[in-house]
Amino acid sequence: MTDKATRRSLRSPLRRPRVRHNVTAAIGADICGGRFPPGTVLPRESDLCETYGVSRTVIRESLKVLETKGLVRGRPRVGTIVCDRAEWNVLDAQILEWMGPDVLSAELLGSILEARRTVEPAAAFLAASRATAQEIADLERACDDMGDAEGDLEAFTAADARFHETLLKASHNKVFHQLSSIIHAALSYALHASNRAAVKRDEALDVHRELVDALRLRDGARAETCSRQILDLAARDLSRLMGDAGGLKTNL
Amino acid sequence: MTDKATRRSLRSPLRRPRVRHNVTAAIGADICGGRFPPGTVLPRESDLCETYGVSRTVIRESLKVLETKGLVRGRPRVGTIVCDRAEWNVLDAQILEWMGPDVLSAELLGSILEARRTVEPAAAFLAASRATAQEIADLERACDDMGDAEGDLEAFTAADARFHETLLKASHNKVFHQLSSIIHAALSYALHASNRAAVKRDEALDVHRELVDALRLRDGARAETCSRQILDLAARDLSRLMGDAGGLKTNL
DNA sequence: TAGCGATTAATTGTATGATGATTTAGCGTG
DNA sequence: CACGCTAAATCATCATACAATTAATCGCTA
Repeated sequence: MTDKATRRSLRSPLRRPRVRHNVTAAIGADICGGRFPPGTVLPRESDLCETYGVSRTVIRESLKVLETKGLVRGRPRVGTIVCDRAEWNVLDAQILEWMGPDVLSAELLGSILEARRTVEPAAAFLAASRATAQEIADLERACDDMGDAEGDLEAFTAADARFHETLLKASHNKVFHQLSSIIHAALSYALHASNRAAVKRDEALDVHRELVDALRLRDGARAETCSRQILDLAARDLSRLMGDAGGLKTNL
Repeated sequence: MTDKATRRSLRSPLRRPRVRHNVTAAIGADICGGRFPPGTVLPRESDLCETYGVSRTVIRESLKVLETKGLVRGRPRVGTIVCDRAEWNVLDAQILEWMGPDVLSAELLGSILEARRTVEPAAAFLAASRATAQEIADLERACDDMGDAEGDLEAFTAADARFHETLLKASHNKVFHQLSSIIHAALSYALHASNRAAVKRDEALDVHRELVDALRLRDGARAETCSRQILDLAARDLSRLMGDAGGLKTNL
């Protein structure tokens, strides 16, 4: 008893034994990674129990979670079927994470970039008239962190993500705010793929700072323009990274 | 025991297998409807079992579903806490449905309208170069149904929703396509609230048809303009319905 | 009495097995 | 060959028990 608890608390890197969470992630990653292509029915629940070494309770709850994400669809007697990719909730942060940089299709990346070029300038415009002082301070801090990151590409990307997430939040539009997840995905892809391609971050950082200035002056038009510039740079980097395969439409 | 089962099978307007689905909807509606305000911990699972007359398995699976939607957050020993509204996934169709026209806050409606005015014109522009013949035909059919609906406001709204959903789909942008849910919410609210306010539907229908024409001619700019006009009309109706309370920003 | 550490108790998390419900598949019959 | 029926496989739900986690309580010490 006591020693058991003691042992657990000692080996505590897994101090949160969230079994279900891990199983959900495992199955989700298996699906998003292509090991269970759309249309296939995945093994029956009792088999999944053995595969992942957990009880049926956990398997079921995990499948229900995946079902709400649009990944699978369960029907009595026939099993749980992997839905078509079109039905996946690609706005879900976890799904994007499970897909990972290797699986993110060029089509989806293009969609994300297009969406960002549509939404972020509008959000920047709105933020100019609605951002709180705290939010502007957060944005500035993100810029500082981006500058301090210098060599650390990961830290730079994290700060960059925080910047864009805060910007969407500062628009005080609940719908825009929900789109933060796709920015994480886009940036994590860029981070993964651009390890050796030293993109010009200084230039981007300057525009970020200019955007914050515009917000401080409540200059919506200028903030909007800055946002467009940032995304132009992102688009350039992305198309370079992908070798302009996939025929990315850079119009709009 | 046995009588319980008998009672269940007898009272079976719910003879469809979806017990869990109903429980999920019930709890979700209770939360979205304000009966469990954010911050409160809802009853413990065993109590919920009695309340809804189902087993703990069903309760748990329902709670896990609600958790993935960002409505609640469960922690061991303490219970499941209702998350702040900011964490709710307001892009989820079911949540919007559970909130219902009466609970949809002016803020959220404003956010949705803003988002539509940002996204839909862009989607229309893209659709002009990407829509398939089938999608254009679907759009035209939706227009016809809107015309045929004449008096039936519900049918008109359904066709209208189909139009805008198809338009987003025709943009062939996966992110935009996922935003269909918010359109349903916006239109269902308008449907609910505008029972007596006879909005001018003919005018809107003409613009819808013009948009389809623009798509057929691959005229992106014109399609974009039409989309803006449609949303201007929608914004006018909405602000009239809400008596311009909430201070809807109609800029942008 | 105030502060603090260990114990306890209550609730969620997981496991197990059984039963009912539903759909697919196979079979038999006209 | 078509059609309906039986039957088996699998999910859906239930019931129960145990483990893990943490808030709350009790008791000890200064």
